[in-house]
Order: sequence, then C-alpha cells, then structure tokens
Amino acid sequence: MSDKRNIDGPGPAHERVYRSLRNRILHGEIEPGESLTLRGIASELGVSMTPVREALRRLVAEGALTLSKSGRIATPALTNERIEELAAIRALLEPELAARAMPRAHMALIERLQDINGQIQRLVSEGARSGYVRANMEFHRSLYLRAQAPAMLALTETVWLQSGPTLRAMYATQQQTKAVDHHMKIIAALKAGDEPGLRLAVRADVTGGLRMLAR
Amino acid sequence: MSDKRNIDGPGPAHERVYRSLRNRILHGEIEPGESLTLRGIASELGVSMTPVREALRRLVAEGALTLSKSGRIATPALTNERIEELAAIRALLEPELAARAMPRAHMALIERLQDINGQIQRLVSEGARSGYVRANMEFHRSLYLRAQAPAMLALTETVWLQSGPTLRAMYATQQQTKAVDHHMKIIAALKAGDEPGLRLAVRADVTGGLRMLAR
DNA sequence: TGCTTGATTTTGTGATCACACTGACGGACA
DNA sequence: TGTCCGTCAGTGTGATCACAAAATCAAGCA
Repeated sequence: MSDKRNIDGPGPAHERVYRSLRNRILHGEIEPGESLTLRGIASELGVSMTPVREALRRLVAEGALTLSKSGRIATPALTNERIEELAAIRALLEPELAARAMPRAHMALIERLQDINGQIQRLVSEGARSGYVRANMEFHRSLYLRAQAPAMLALTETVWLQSGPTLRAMYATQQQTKAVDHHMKIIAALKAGDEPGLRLAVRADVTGGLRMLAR
Repeated sequence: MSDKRNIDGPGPAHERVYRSLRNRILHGEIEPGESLTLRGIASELGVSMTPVREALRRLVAEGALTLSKSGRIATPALTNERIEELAAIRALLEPELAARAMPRAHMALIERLQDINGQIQRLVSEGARSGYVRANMEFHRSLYLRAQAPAMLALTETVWLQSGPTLRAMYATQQQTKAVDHHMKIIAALKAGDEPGLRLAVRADVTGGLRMLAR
C-alpha cells in the first residue's frame, strides 16, 4: 500500500494498468530481462490480479513483454539480429508515414516540430535521459499523426515498444546529438516539399539510433 | 453444452480460445461487424469467462477485433481508406520478407510452394472458399518463414488478421485465378534469383487481392 | 401510430478464492 | 564435503461471484 503508483486518468483499471506499464517500458524504465510478477504489479498499482493479467496479455501480444514457458513474464532481452530487424522495419514504415504526412503538414506542425527539437537539444545538453526519449518519440509521433494512417502508426509504435527496454543502453552512446541534426534535416525537407529527401532523412534518423546498439 | 466447439491442442485455456477465435477470423468465418459476447464464447467453448477475456484482449491488441466504447466487442467493419492502408502496409513488408527469404530458399521450399499453388488452383476450380484462403496464407507464410525475421512476419500476420473479416467479400471477386498467376511469377523469380522481379511479383499479388474490395 | 419512459435482462468489469506447478532453500545421507 | 530429495513459499491459471452500466423490450402517453 505504501508505494502505490499514481495511475490516474479515466477508463477501466486494466486500461490504466496497461498505460502505466507501457509508459514505463517505452521510456526504458525497466531493465531488459527484468522479471515481473502479477501480484507484485497488482499490489504496486493497488488493483487486483485480474486487470493486471489482461494488461500483461496485451503487452505480450504487442511484443513489449515475453512470457517464457510456464508463464513467467519478463521484458525481452533483444539479440543483435532482432535489433537489426526492428531497425529494418522502422526504415520501411516510418519514411512512408513521413511521406504521407508531408502533403498535410502545414506551418503549425512544422513550428511544433521545431519547438520539440529545441526541447530535445536542451534535454540532451542537460543529460535528462527520460525526457529525451519522451521528446524524441513526441517528435516522430507528431509528424506521423498527420499521415492519417492509424494502422501503420500503430504498427510503428509496436516496434518502438519492442525496442523500449533496450533503449536504456542508447543513453550511453552519443547518438543524441546526431538525432537533433537528423530532425533538422527532416524539418528542412518538409519545408521544401522534398519527398525523397524527407524519406532519406527519416531513414537515417531511424537506423542511426537503433543500429548503434547492435554491435 | 450441446454445441461445444472442439478446442483441442495443448496449452492453457486462454491460448486455445485465442487460437480458435483467431482461426475463425483469419478464415473469414465471422461476419464483419458481428458482435461477440464473453459469456457466449465462454459457454460455446466450454470455459469460463476469464480465459475468454484474455484471448479477446489479445485479439483486440492485434487489431483483429475492436472494442467499441462500453467494452462491447465486435469484428471491425473496414472502411475503404483502411483497406487501402492495409494494402499499403502489406506492399511494404511482404516484398522485403520475400527478398530476405530468397537467398535462403532452397529447392525443397520452391517445390513446396509449387505444390501449394497447385492446391490453390484446384481449390479455386472447386469453389472451396475456406480452403482457398487457408492455402493462400500457407503459400505466403511458407515463403516468409525463410526470411528469419520473426518480428516482421508477426507484423504481417497482424495485418492479415485485421483484413480477415473482410476477406469474405473477396470470394465474390474473380481475383482468385489471378492469384495463381502471381504465385507462378513469384516462383519463377525465386528460381531465377531475380530479386527486383520477386519484389514486384509479391507486391502485385498483395495489392491485387486487397485493393479489389476497396471501391 | 409514433415516441418516450420505465423496468428487466444482458453485458463487461474486477475481486476473491482454490488449484497445480515451478523454483529454491535446507537438511540428511553417503 | 558433495549430492540428492523433500518441503515450502511463490507464481500463473481459471472459476465464481457481486456490481454497475448499457442495451433491450414493453407498456403507457400524446
């Protein structure tokens, strides 16, 4: 009871549990290979086991968690080939999303992207790791939302989720400063209406981030 | 109790329920927009509500089912834009999977693909609709399994699942004979080691099937 | 006849409990 | 001292129950 997490917001309990765990995974707050227990999460979040089980089942279906045999649940420890594969999927989907969003990208969106990128630069210089990941995803999501392709975006977020636990390792690399440059190229291509350039910039941003941890 | 479905096989109950429903959806045995109830499925399959809820939650996470507000569960009725989007996703992922499988495709696989395609031709001429869908998916899956890209394959199967309920409408079209031709081109490209041709053939097969229903 | 309103049934949700199984710790024997 | 086995705490699974909200149906009113 003492260390109940704050699971605010509306909706059913299993939805809140799902969002809470999903955020923790996306932001890299859970160690890769760390094992979770139903009763542990339940008591931590102040709910019963039932909604926790549903949330976990959902996360397992999305690849964010793996349930080893005998039902033990843990965050996946990604191999190098797996990371390569996830990077390849992102390199396929995200340029397409960006290209679809470009004709619908008006000035307000570009200003918002510039603003977020400025935040990223500031967070990088401050060394705020959790904020950096959050802002980085916000940048991409803001752009892709304009693509009007919910299924494609959902698949992309699934890939983000799968690579989430391993994201912790990325703070050690110096990719964060490069990401700001990539984002600037993305914004420039958006302004110029240069679709091939946009695809290239997105692809470089995406593969640069993930491929660095696969060595 | 009278009309219990046969949910054989090993594994936990929620897994069996999941497989049963997933197969029904994949084979287009469920009407688009049809609504399902927990207690209905539970009594039909002879289990309690708990495992059914987990299986449904998993299927909802994969986009195979949509839970409208207030938790009502139904199969999604796809709009035309959604079908276009799903076709675009398949056109992105499946050529890549085929290209990755090609260097690993030895003669036994090609023979297997030819065998499956012969079955498809036979099933089409017999008008066996459920068997056709099953064999068609078997063709693609057999090829993609060689790609050694489980995450990409899982995402692709998710897309198949999402377009499953609408597959019923495809029986009315005459795309089935064209599919056999596309498959022959795929096999020919595989034999010749022609990667661009393989990508084109897969893309044509994939988009031809789905885009026909979006009009 | 058409619409509203009320009660009743149906449905999803979440908590609790019993059960089977796994994994680990500890003691006894060779 | 090393190995084996029994015990026990801990875990996931599934059934049952109580509850609230939604949908459905029916009767009553205009």
